Amino acid sequence: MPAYDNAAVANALDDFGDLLEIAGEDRYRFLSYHKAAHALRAWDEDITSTALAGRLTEIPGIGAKIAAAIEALLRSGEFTGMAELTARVPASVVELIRIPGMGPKKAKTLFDELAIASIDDLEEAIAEGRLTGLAGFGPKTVENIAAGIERYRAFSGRILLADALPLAEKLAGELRALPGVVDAAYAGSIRRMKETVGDVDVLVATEDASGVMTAVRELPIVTGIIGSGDTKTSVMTTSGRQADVRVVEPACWGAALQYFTGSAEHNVHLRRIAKSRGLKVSEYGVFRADTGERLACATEADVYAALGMALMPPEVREDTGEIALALEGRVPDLVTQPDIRGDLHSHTVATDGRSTLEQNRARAAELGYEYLGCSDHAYELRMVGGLSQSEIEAQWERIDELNALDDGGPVLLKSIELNIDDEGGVDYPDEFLARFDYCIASLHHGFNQSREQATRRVLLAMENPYVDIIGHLTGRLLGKRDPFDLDIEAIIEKAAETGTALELNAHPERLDLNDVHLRMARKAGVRIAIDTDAHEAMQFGHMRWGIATARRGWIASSQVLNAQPLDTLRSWLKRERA
DNA sequence: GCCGTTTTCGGCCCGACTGTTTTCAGTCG
Repeated sequence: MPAYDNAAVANALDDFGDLLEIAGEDRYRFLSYHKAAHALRAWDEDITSTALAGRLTEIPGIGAKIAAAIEALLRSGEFTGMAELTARVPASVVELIRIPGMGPKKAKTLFDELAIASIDDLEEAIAEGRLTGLAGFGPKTVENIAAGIERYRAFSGRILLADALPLAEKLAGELRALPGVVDAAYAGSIRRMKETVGDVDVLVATEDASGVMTAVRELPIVTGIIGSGDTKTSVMTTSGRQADVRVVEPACWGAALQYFTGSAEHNVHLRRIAKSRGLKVSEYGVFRADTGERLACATEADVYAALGMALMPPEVREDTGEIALALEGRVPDLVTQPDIRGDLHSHTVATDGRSTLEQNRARAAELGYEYLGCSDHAYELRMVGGLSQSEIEAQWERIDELNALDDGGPVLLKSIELNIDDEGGVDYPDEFLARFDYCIASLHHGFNQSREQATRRVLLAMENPYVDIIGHLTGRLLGKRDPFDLDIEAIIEKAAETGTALELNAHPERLDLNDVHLRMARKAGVRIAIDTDAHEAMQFGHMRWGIATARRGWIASSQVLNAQPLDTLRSWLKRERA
């Protein structure tokens, strides 16, 4: 059976939906495929397990027909109806609608009239002037499409949250300083703390909409205008990213902030519920549908209250169950930065770190940490100078000296980042492992191994009574390296069974476990260590991204290893329990 | 194609901006 994970099946559903739309099929038919894709991305169980158990239709938005199509895909790699559909519209046409400004209608016209089936085809046709005279393709539209292709080619990748957030803060700051501006804030996926973001959304409260729109177009960081109207301006910035700026009346800041924070799916769900109650929701507030009377708009809490819901944190607004909870007046209990009592994964100059043990300790003290795990690389990672047993013993001597200081600093914990070999073994014999306070074990090689092989390595490592935490499980580097192909569900099950914690690596390129995996771990009761894996003292600040991702995964502090006092933390370790 | 505290049939979220077929369709978020 070909290995399809939830994301791969969801992508297939989205592509199929896009093709249906281009083929001119009924709007609600193709929307249902996108809806199913969204639900699947949030489904906290492996799709293959769900399918084998015959429970696909338990996923909201998946009925008999889509369930059958998914089963066929899992069984044979062939999506039901795909062959017929691609006979009408080649699959490659889907890439046309990825160009900003191009939608399904234009793509269909281009294919029907000029047999254009790819971006390369389109570029060639524009260069040869073959779009001239085509209905709906005036000179301005052709110009915009050409510019859209360039933008798509140059900036199709999303950027890391850690890179986007400073841009959003800078933009909001510049807007806040404009005359007549009451407030400005970033919204969208940045406010929801998604690991990567496509563009930057900033909201401005002002009575002088046109004045602000003019000022936005003239900001120093703006390099080009994509569109600009009475209340909305889209610009390209010096960083090469698109920014959308919306102006709203100060009195209705809450409704606008709620609306532009999204997610789109969250908002659609809200509006559906509103409609069923005779209400209407938009960026201008909550209204009675019959009289048009405005019921709420000043704050986000007012908006949700008017819909009978509790205010929920932006990180969970993804339509993955938070709305049902909010209707009961509840919100998920989420870990916060002040809950964090220490960091369990850090490196020093002894291996590939750039700060000393003392510098790390000083930074951890500034952060008010109770403890700090010193976990340099183990012997087998030779290329970064993995430590021999005697080198580790030397580090322990220094740790003992620092721990003897009576300066209110954090307790340094003796740890190590072990390498999981091809047989699931680690770098040192058990009797040496027993002398650490705790051990982390990570995959560092074999990225091309099969799912079975790589999964087996992790499962075996978790059975080691001295392995307390699995580090950066999938090994992904966002935008740079694909994750290991792993059976995450089996690993989470084994983690629960063996009492092994899983790391949420807070490095902005890793954020691994991701939000979906965290939801699975939460359900299974697996403990999570939110670690920065700092390679220099300044990187302890990465904890922020780890907390944000944990919150997106609905993780409470009660499930987080390093949100516990030291004695509780110790009692959670395998070696203590044995 | 999915779904049910109005419904097993008839619905399915809302508004801004752009270009053009010049009164509105297409695209976007």
